[in-house]
Amino acid sequence: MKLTQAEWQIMNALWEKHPATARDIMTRLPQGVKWAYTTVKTMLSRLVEKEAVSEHKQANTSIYEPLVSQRKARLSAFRLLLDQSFNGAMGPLMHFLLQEQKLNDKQKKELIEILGNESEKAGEIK
Amino acid sequence: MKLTQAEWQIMNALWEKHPATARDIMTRLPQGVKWAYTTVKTMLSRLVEKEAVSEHKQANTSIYEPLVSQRKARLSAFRLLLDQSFNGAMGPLMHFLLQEQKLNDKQKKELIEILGNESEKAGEIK
DNA sequence: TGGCATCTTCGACATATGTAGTAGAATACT
DNA sequence: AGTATTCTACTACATATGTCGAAGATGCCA
Repeated sequence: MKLTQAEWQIMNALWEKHPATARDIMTRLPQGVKWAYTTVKTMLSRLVEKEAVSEHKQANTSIYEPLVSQRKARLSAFRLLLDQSFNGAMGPLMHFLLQEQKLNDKQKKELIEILGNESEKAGEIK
Repeated sequence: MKLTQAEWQIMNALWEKHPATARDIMTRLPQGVKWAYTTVKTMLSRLVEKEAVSEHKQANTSIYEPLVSQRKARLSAFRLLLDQSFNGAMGPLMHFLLQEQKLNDKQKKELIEILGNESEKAGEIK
């Protein structure tokens, strides 16, 4: 389930609060994103077609709900980035993150802690 | 500098070895990606237009080189993913990674080590 | 009940992306 | 030199994406 950038905007708004109407969603778009009502509707229709969102009518008005969880969506976006930009492996990404100082000290310490607790369970480098 | 998926394929091959001719690049594409020679050329032209790649002739044959570093490209791809799918913050991503067990034991330990060293250098570790 | 406010459904359109085929110029092989 | 190979420069085209506008159906308030 690959979402386009515009679709992510819609989904983000929908995950934030749902069920929701097209208008609800429109008002929850990031400030800066100023789409016409019909643009939102178009995106929603496409998402319904893709079965990423469900739609049901409540007296002439459509009520939408996510069918794809944010987790699933994030997983596929993440995997895509990994494959396309980091040789499909976590190693290069980790390296990159540290090199680029994407983590501040607090985050690093936090991460170390979480990692420490988790490191007994084996993971998967998919 | 946003690259499309197809463009990433080309760039990956180019970063791997450059300068390179279109044919060099073609042979370095991942097995599975079977593009016609002209497709590779088209992608290269577009990348040259975007100034992501430079081109110069050596007796009727074009020699290409990356103008955008892999690091820069990764940075913008990463930032895009973060903004679009993780509320633009590292926190949610870190959480996601741990939750999804994207790291195996070895990687976690490795990460802890690197983090440890980095943190000390930053003079922040408890 | 007459309208205005809202929705919905369709269609439209420009640009972006993925993928190639053609034809003619340059180069290389025999 | 003649021919086969390889390049380049263009053009083409289908699908994907981003953004609406128009017109008609419905709902709500004075």
